Amino acid sequence: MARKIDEDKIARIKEATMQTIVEKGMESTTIAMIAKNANVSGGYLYRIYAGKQDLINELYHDKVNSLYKELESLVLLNQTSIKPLIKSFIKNRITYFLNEPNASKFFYQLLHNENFFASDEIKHKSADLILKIKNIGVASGEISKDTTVYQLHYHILVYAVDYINFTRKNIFEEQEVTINDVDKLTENILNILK
Amino acid sequence: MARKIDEDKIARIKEATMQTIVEKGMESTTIAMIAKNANVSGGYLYRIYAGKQDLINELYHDKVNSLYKELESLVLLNQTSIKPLIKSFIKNRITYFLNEPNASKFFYQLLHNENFFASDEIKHKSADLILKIKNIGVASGEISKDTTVYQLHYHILVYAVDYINFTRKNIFEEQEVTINDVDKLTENILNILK
DNA sequence: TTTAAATGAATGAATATTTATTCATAAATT
DNA sequence: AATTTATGAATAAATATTCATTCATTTAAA
Repeated sequence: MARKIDEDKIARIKEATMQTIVEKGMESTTIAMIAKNANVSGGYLYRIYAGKQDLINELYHDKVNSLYKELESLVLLNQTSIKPLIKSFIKNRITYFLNEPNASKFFYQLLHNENFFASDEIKHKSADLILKIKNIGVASGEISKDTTVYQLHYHILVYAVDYINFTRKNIFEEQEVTINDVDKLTENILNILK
Repeated sequence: MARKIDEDKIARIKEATMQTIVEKGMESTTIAMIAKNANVSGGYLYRIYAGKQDLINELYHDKVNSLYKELESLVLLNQTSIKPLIKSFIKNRITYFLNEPNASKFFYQLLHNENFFASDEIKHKSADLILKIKNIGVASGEISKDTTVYQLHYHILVYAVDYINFTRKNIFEEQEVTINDVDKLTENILNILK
């Protein structure tokens, strides 16, 4: 046996990647910067990831998967009304943003980047979940049956994430988003889908 | 006199820049790609722009400026109600998206990119416009006086642009956005701000 | 209980590759 | 012919990736 893998290094690389990309932007982020911020040698990354793209991809897909898992369990828990489902989902997004701003903004940036797209598996899952939510909402009278899948997809999965994270170009100095926004955002979505 | 500048070349460079970035993403777009797609020599760009960043910057700021000019004149035209103002603004965004998808998506991508941010001048203009709109809306009863500037800014300037352009990861094959969405989007915004 | 050999982790300087930028030259226009 | 536009191969600069080497830990023979 030889020495053990320092698991903390991997965690540090992940955190440094997200932080650097959020601070400097994708284009300006280099492997050298990430390694430096993670306090890890330049070549270490390549022991774990095939390269820069691979590293970012994995972080992104991890997050996408966990998001869908979360939504899946929320659907299972709320079979008669979409309001608690949406409210919980938004509450989690705001909590995540407040607790892990780098991870939250990292995901938000990739969501709007051409180079990162969902796998076919995720697309299927997503379509499936959206339809399940639609059925629940239509049955309970919370969603108009004319609401399109695109409208549903955007307003359930994207709208709140966008609203919460759109702070970079902030014109006003105040703290923009707090946990108090959960109710208002939930109400907005329910109004739109009605 | 010597030969004339081929103005068309500059237009081609602009179009190729937007198209390439929309298709390949910022990180993967190179000067060589842009020049090739524009049918222009590699070095030609540098006769007009100081470099890649300068080129992209100029395109972005042109668009931001024209957007604010448009909104400014809409505010002047609608001093008693915000509904027609918002409706016109959204109609223009959808028309733009349908007629010039590359330009529309290019702008949308930069809007969500850390490396591009509004100048102080634009920030001031923006703050000023948002407050003017708020005053009109509060006076007419269309906007609750509790609505924050952040809410106003996001829902007037970002929400519709995002909704319209969020098509890349499309799960369903259909054409997502059409001119028929103007009314629904307007109604959504007015409901949220009320 | 030492000691040393084996193993895999980790490093970072060297290399390869990619990509922006320059500039000597050619082409077009007056 | 004079002048400016335009080219694209050459160059410079930046950055990703490799890999020979070092280091830490474990195992087991002496």
